Amino acid sequence: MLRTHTCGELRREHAGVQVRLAGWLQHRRDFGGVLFIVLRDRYGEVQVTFRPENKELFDLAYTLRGQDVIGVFGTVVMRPPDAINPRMATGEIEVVAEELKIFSRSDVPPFPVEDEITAMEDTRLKYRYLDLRRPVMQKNFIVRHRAAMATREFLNGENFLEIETPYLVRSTPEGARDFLVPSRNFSGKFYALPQSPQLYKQLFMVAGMDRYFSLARCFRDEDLRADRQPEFTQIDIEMSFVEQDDVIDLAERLTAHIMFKVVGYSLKLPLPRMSYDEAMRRFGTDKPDTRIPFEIIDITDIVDGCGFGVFENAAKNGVVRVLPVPDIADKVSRKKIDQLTKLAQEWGAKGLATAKISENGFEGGISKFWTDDFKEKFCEKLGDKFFPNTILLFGADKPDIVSKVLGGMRTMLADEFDIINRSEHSALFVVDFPLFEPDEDSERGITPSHHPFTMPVEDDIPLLDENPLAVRANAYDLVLDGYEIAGGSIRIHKPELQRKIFNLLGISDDEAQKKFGFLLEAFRYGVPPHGGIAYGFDRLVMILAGRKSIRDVIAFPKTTAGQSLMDGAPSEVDAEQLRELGIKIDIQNTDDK
RNA sequence: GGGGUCGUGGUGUAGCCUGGUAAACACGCCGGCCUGUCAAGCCGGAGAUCGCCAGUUCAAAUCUGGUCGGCCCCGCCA
Repeated sequence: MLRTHTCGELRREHAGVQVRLAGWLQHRRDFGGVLFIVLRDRYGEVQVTFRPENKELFDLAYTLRGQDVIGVFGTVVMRPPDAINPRMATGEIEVVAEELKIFSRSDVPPFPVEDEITAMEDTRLKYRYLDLRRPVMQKNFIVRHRAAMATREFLNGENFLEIETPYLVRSTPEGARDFLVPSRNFSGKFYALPQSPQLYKQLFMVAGMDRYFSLARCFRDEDLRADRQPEFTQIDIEMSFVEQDDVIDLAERLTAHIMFKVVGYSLKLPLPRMSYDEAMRRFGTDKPDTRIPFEIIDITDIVDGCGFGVFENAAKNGVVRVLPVPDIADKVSRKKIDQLTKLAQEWGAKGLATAKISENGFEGGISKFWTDDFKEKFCEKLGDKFFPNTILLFGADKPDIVSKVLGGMRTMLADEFDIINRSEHSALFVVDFPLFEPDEDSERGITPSHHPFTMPVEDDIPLLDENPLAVRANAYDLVLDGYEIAGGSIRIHKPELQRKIFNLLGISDDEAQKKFGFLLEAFRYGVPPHGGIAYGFDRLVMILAGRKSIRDVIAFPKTTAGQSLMDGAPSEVDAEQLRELGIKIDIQNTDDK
């Protein structure tokens, strides 16, 4: 046996016990006559003392260096009262070494293997195994593991079957860009890695599995962000014989279960539900963080005759809205306003009108143009939001641009001035999404907001022909702390309706047959009403672990350019591999662009 | 595809605007001293042609252009 105890578990009651420990050497403190080392494993740290009486042992211990992997046999003893370390869980005791085995030596690591670290992220990614050796990182993966276990535990208790879906699937050109995998047996043909198991889980419903889930890896070849990786994990769920409320109810309880089991947080159920329209109007986003204590106010109806031409013009074809940001007017410099203005322009606005509220009322910025009448109405509109030291940011444009700018400012400023209470969580469902959204690139000018199998809201079906953009979807997103952590829908199970949706999207029967024929054919053999939801598992874990980047909860993540700095993927392959696949590289094509 | 930002011993930074001396500091590393430290302490030492390429110049870490890479954002992500 190489160890009898772990490093973190020894306490005063172990005094007198002989133990075998194994782990990494974390610190070495050399006093010439006595040598202390701190031995560390996943469970904690403990001090091991080497005394000079046994010269052979002492001399061997003397050669130890940081991150060497060793085994120690020794006796647990109480430390002298004045040498107790209250900051250490095992600080009351130490292990006096009697035998030492050096399992392996370590080179000097490129950065210290400890929580407080200054190394830049590319260095950490290159030596990911050392990064993962740090206790803070290990904590993230403990959270991840517990979240996965809580998911399985809950869904198992709800009668779900965990079934795996294939990773080599048929490419479907809709949605995100596929990662392709060439076929050797069928030269010139390709598998794709799944963007999600969507179609397969629907087929499980046709198969009568009734309730399915899996922790499925998904792959999307799109550009990355702090919360987006090319491969990520979903908690994928599908249920038969359900309506929207059934899925939402299940998802609420699942989310609450995970949060309680992983971080002990009690989520109040049922969660609030908010329509997409309301979310966009009040928060400028379909994933609002309701912990931010200020929101967007529409003032389109009062700007007529306000004295500021830009508002009056914008109100004719668009909207005028204001974001009052309290308590920061004294902290926002002229330069900062300029930065915000530039940002607003990047986000599509023509500019950013501002003003502030001081002890004397409206002040600065565009307030000088306003009529007294408007000031009065505006003041009334602001209600209890009218108090000094507030910055007012205005958007006057088409609704989507105003939402984007003011919604973006809201989250950005809340983050920058640290006005979010991070001990709380904000969870809600956003519902009544539009079924379609405008899309200039597509044939009919519309594209599905979710995916083409989403059921329209029953009452809106008659609108499909006359005003498709007004049709609401039977779809829902779960938003946690401003992140979309799950999304789902009730699916279409009636072939006629499905055909109609395809037609609206400009997908011909022929095309539909070619792309999704296997699904449509399956639906001819008895398909139950069904629907489901899929969680972005990594994002959920990121939030529960209190991290800002999804990379911190993925063991071996890619950089924002999609490279793995540790193993060097993607890489070139042998000519022989390509020959076998019937593939020729034509790099000139990509160079030309 | 676009915008921003960063790149200097093993690690993190300073120096760069205003070109010119041994490129400075902290941590780490190596050696010495030290029998109760806990991020031990003290003394000494090694280690960087400043991401890469080209240009300007008598002279480039410093100025210019390009390029590579990290991070953040927009587009994109049914």
